[in-house]
Formats: sequence, structure tokens, C-alpha cells
Amino acid sequence: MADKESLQFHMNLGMLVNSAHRAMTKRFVQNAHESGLDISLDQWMVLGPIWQRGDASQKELGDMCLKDKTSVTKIIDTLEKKNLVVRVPDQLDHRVNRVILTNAGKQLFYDVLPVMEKTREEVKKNIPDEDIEIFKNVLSSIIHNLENDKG
Amino acid sequence: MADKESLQFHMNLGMLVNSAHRAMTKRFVQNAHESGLDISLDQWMVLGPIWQRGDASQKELGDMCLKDKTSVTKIIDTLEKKNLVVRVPDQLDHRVNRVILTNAGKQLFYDVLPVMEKTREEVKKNIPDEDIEIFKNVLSSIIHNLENDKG
DNA sequence: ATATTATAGTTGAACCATCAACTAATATAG
DNA sequence: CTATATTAGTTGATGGTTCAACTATAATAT
Repeated sequence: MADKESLQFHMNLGMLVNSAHRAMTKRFVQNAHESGLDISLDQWMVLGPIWQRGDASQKELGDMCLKDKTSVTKIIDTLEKKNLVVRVPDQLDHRVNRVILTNAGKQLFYDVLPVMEKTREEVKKNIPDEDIEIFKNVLSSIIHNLENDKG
Repeated sequence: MADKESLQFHMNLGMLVNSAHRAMTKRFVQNAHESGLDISLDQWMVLGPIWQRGDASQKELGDMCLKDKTSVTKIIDTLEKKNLVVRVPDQLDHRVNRVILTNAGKQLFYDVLPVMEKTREEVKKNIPDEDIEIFKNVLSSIIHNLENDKG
């Protein structure tokens, strides 16, 4: 085993964050799949705010999901292909699309909710709440430290 | 502002991890670019273990970087295109490639080291060491919780 | 009113992740 | 020794991220 040797790589902050993120994403998709649902984590992240607001512009979605406009465009593209969502041109500002859920989209949202909850519990299992709090604070600090994207 | 409203989304664990990871990646690439270096974080993550070992099979690289073989194949492809690395067939086991650094690859490795260090400092700025420790422990716990990939 | 600037969204390219299907070579079972 | 299984790596497809360049509409400045 190269365990000891590779450990120092594994303990690298960036790699830890990377693998935790990938593990969470993977588990969410697995859990959804086991419930017969076909959705990616990113699609779910976009679906949520639309449901919450009733409709949302792509700009608003990007802000809420912390995704840039290109990503939002493409996620909405695939959500639209799956008939979960439709783009409706805004009446007042002709630059913006209002994105709304179809009935299938709403149904999927409700179906995925318990999957999300289950995944959340699996992720947090055996981790003390106060550690989770610190964990979130550190994540927020990191994001804040790197905030000025155009250094 | 929809700040209050969006906050509950931002505070979602998965999204926090996601954005922190993306912010770190972005900053690393930006810092590299400002130093006139053209390398992605994933390319760097592969370069490191090759340098450390002198040579490495793609399987070993995958284990050390926590990447699957398909990803390694493609990253090595682009590293090879950039003449930073070459694949040498293993003499004993004809299934494996030994990947080694070219001189340009070694040079890049040394050039990127301080960029990595700078990025690490920017990431950790103003975060107490003991919080970083808890942060790493939580990440490890999450990874451990989700370890059995084939549930 | 016209010219400039800013904003919302799209497109295409390059890169990475994941999945499934594949080739080729080694290891193991009988 | 032969049949089977395992392992290392590749390929192609699909989805997401980032960058840069672009269109179209709206806001602002003079």
C-alpha cells in the first residue's frame, strides 16, 4: 500500500474539498436513481429556486445557485429538453426569460425532496452539529477570502 | 435584494462545498495565469505525484489524486499534448504505462510551486488553525460516510 | 434624440467527470 | 494447458464549468 505516501496528498485541503463534493454529488444521484428519478445535482439546484419563487429569470437563478450565466443557460437547456421547465419571455424586459416549472417539473421536485433529505442525513451522519457549524463557517470564510474574482 | 431569501440556499451544505471548491480552483488558475503559467488545477494534481515518485502508472495516479481512470487518461492526454509528460510502456507489465515528466514538465512543476503556496495562503487567510483542523475532519467524515460507493 | 454603456442571454471551444462498452494483457481455476 | 476472470487503459457519449465573443434590449449621459 502506498497509503502513508498518498495520505499527504489526500490531506491537501483542495483535494479533500474536491472529493467530498464529488462524493456528495454522486450519492445524491445514486439515491435519486434508486428512487427511479433521473436528475443531476445541478439540475436540482436550479429546480429548487424556481419552485420557491414560482418563476425566476436566469440571472436570478445564477445568483441563487452561485452559477454563472453560461452554466445556467445550459442547465435550463437540458431541463427544457426533459420538459421539466419552460422559458417564457418577460413582458416588460425583453432581455430576460422567466423560467417556470411544468407539471412534470413540479412533480419531480416533490419526488426528489425526500431523496435530498435522505442524502443530507447520510452526509451528516455522526458529525456533531457544532462541527457542522464550524465547517460551514470555514466554507463561508474561504468563499469570502476568494470573493473578488477579478483580482 | 433577495439576499435574505437566497441565503438559505447559500447555506446549503452541498452548495457551500461546491462554491468553495470552484472558488479555490478558479483562484489557483488565475494566480498561475498571473505568473504566466498555463495549467489547470487537475493537471497540477496529476503532475505532483509524478514528480514525487519519478514515474507513476495511470492507476497509481488515479489512486493518489482520487480520480478515476477515464479522467486520468484524458488529463495525461492533454499533458502529453503540452509536452509536459510522456507515456512509456512498462517493461514488465505490458498493460501499464509509466508516466514521466519531460524537462518542460519539471520546469513547470517548480514554477507552479509558489503559485500553489500563494493560493493556499489566500484560501486560509484569517481562518484559525483549529477551525481548519475541524474543517478537515468534517470533510474526512463526510467522505467516510459516503465511502461505500456501490450502496 | 443620439451615442455610449450596461445587462440578459446564447454560442462555441477547451477541459474535466461519469458511465458504459471496449481492447489487450495478466492472473487464476480447473 | 485452457478457460475464465481481473486489471490497465482507451473511446465515445452526455452533462457541467469557464472563457471569450457575440446579439439584442434597456439604461444613461450629454
